[in-house]
Amino acid sequence: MSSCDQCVVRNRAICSALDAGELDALNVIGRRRTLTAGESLMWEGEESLLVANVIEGVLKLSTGTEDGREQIVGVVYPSDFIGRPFGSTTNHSVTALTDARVCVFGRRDFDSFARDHPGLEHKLLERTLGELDRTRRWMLLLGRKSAAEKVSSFLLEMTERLIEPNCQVGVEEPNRRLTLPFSRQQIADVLGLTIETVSRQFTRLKAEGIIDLPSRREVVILDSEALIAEAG
Amino acid sequence: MSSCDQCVVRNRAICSALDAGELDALNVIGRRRTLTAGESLMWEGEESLLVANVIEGVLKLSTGTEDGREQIVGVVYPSDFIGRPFGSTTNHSVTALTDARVCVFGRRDFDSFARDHPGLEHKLLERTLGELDRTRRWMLLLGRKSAAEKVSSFLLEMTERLIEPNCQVGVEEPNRRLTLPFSRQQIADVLGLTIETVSRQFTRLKAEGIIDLPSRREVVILDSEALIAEAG
DNA sequence: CGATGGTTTGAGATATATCAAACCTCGTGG
DNA sequence: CCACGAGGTTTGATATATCTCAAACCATCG
Repeated sequence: MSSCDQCVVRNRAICSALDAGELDALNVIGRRRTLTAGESLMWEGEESLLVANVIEGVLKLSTGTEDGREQIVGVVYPSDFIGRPFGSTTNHSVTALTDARVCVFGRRDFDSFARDHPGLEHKLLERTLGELDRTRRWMLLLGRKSAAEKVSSFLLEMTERLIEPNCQVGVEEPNRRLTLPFSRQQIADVLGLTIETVSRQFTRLKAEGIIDLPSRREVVILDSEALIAEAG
Repeated sequence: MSSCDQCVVRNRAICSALDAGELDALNVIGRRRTLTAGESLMWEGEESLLVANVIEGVLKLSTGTEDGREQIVGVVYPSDFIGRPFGSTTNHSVTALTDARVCVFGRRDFDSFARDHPGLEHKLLERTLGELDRTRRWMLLLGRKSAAEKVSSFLLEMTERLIEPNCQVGVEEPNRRLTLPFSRQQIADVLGLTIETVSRQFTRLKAEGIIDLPSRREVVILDSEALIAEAG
C-alpha cells in the first residue's frame, strides 16, 4: 500500500501529475524523512545527491560568503520541491526553520524517473518557472528598496504564504495574526539587512500602530493599507 | 526549407532537442525578429503573448518600482530563452542592450508545441533550473556584498559570459579585453547601486592597476588575481 | 533564581546616496 | 574642419541610511 495515499500535499505537489500506478513506482524510490528545526538536509557546494518534496514545515535555502555573511535565497513551504535535479552540485544549503517532514529521493533515481514521466517534468517546470519569477521579484527588493520597504514587503509576503495554506476560518478578517517561522537574524538574512535594523523597523511599525507584536515570533497586522503603502 | 538549418544557436538553444521534422513544425509557428539597441520585446505586467530564443545580441530583463527605481533581474545571451511560457503575465520587461536577433513564438502556440515534445520541455527545464541557480547566486551579491565586491564580481561575470561564446583566439591570455554591452547606469541597475558609486569603483580599480579603461565601454583586466580577491 | 540566547535600544562610525558641477566623446551643422 | 550641443561619465562636497559596537532587556529553561 502506497504511503502517498494519505499524503497531505498529494494534490498540490508535483506528484499530482502521476496516476496511482506511477505513484507506486515513485514511492519505491522515495522515503520519508523528519527534520527538526535547525537541521539541514543539504549543504551549499556539496554534490547533488538528494531531491525532495516538502510535506510539512518551512525550510530556508541559503548561501554565504567565506567570511560568514549569509543570504537566504528562498523559503519553501509544504508541496514545494527542493534540490537540484539534472545537475551535479547543490548551490545552496537547505535547512529546516520549523520541524518538518519531507519526501526524499536519490537525485539520480529521481532524474531518470522524471525523464520517463513527462507529466512530472512538466509540473516541475511550471514550479521552477514560478520560483524564478518570485526570486526575480525579490531581487528588486534586495537591490532597490529601503529597510522600511523591505520589512513591510516581508510581512506582506508572509501573510500571503502563511495564511492561505492552512486557511482555517476568518481569512477575510482585517486583523491578521501570523506566527513567523523566522528569528530576527533570519529575517535580516532574507532582506539583506542587519538584525538591529530589522528590529528597529518592527518597533517603528508598532509605534505607528501599523502592527502589533504580542510575542517575539508573532505579528498582528492592524492596518494592512498602511503596510502596503510602506512596502512601496 | 527550414531557416533553422543555418541558425547559429541551433545546437545550443533548446531547439537542439528536436529532430529535423520537429524543427520544421516548430519553424512554422515561429518567426525571426530584429531589435535595435534600446528596443523592448515585452513589458512588465503585460499579458504573456510571446516567448523567444535569442539568436544574436544581449538583452536585459528588468523590473521597477512605481517611483522609477529600476532593477535588472537578468541578462540573456545568444541561445538563451526568454518569456514566460505556461503563465498569463510577463513579470519583467525585456529590452535589447545591443542590436539583436530573436526567434519569436506565440506563447500559446509554443505552450502546446512544448507539451507535445517532452524533449523540448526537458531542455527548457534544465535551462530554467540553471537560470534559477544563477539568479539565486546574484541575490547574495545584492543583499550582502559591498560596492567594491559588486563591481568586481560584475566584471568577472562579464568575462565569463562575453569571452567564451565568441571565443576567437588567445582565450588563455592573462590580459583580457571586453566590450561591455552596458552603460554605467545599466551596470548600476544590475548591481543595485547608483551610477556615481559604480563610476568611482571603476576609477579606483583603474588607479590600483587592476583594470584599464581604454574607452567608456571597454575594460581590460590587467590583474585578474586581484580582481577575484576584490570580488570577495 | 540565575544563566543563557535572542532581542531591543542607544550612540557613533561609515559606506553609499544625493546634489551639483565639470568633463569627455561623438555626431551634427555651420 | 572646427564649433557646438547633447548624453553620458567622472569628480567633488555633503547628507543620510544603515551598520557597527556596546549595553540593557527579556523570555525561557534548567
